[in-house]
Amino acid sequence: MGTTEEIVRQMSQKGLRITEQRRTLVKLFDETSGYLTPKDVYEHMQQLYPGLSFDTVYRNLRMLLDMEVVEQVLFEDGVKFKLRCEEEHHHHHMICLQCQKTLPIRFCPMTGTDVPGDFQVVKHKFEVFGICGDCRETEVPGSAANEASSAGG
Amino acid sequence: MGTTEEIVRQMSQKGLRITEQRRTLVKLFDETSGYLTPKDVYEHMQQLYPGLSFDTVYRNLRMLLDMEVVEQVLFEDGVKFKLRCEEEHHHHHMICLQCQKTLPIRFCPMTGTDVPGDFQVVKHKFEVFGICGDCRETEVPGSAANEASSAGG
DNA sequence: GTCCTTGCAAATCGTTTGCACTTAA
DNA sequence: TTAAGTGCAAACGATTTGCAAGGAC
Repeated sequence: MGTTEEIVRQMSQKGLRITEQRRTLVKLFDETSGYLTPKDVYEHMQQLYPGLSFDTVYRNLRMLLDMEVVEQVLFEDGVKFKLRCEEEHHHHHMICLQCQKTLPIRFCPMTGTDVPGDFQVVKHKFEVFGICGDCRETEVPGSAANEASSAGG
Repeated sequence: MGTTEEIVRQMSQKGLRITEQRRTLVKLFDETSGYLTPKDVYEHMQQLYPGLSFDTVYRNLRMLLDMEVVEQVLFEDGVKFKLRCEEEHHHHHMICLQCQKTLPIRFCPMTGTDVPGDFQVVKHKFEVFGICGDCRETEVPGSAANEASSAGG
């Protein structure tokens, strides 16, 4: 998407040092449309940096999280990360259970929800899980339903 | 609520044995309106059964989960359990960040969501987090906002 | 040269397992 | 009696920490 360099610049400005690993990590997120587990990240990076250790991955993920470059989502099978949406306006997501790609949902359910006057809303979560068009084309019948039961609620 | 005995009967029917601990565990959930972490459960039970071990708590929680007596929810600060809603009809929840009590939301956002034709919806999640009326009354100003940022998204 | 970043090893946290002992039915 | 439940200790996977060496600026 080309935001890699912009993010790297941001890091620089914060006084953080730009190592090759960090640049690669940012690029990885920049080029990935879906969610990545720390393990995914580790496995990808390890091919390029054989000496890589897991704690460095965790440290850098946390750094990107603190910088609000990536966002963290809890799935039933673990924590996952993806680049933060550039889209400014408040929105929600449809998440593909197969490739974990996300599609924006502009509709916000809070408009239609009847909240009791004495309940002070702090935040809300609305997520739709399913199989995206691309994945349905290449799908092996039956496999999707199985996957589905082990991911997000 | 008085469902304790009914659940115990169910367990009996499945061939499970009714130990004092299990009865107490069921009663604990029956009497709790909010969510409980395994640690919460352990700490409560340990007062009555000093020799209690954590693995027994986990084993019995899983048993109640398998029996569909309790449901499990992932929060940012860990897994939590509560008695399953008796309400049959599909619904969602408003969850108090302070006492973790839940209020039902009958409105389902899926009716208003525009799903692309090629996206096959498998499941969805809609949760509202905030401070309930009871907690707002006894609230120390400022503390609620802090709590909020560390729980569900 | 300074201070941040890394890898390593070890610690920690939440959860699960194997095993021998106990107990509900 | 006997299969299921328990506590204990140990294993486990995910994540975090302290520390000394390496690297960005």
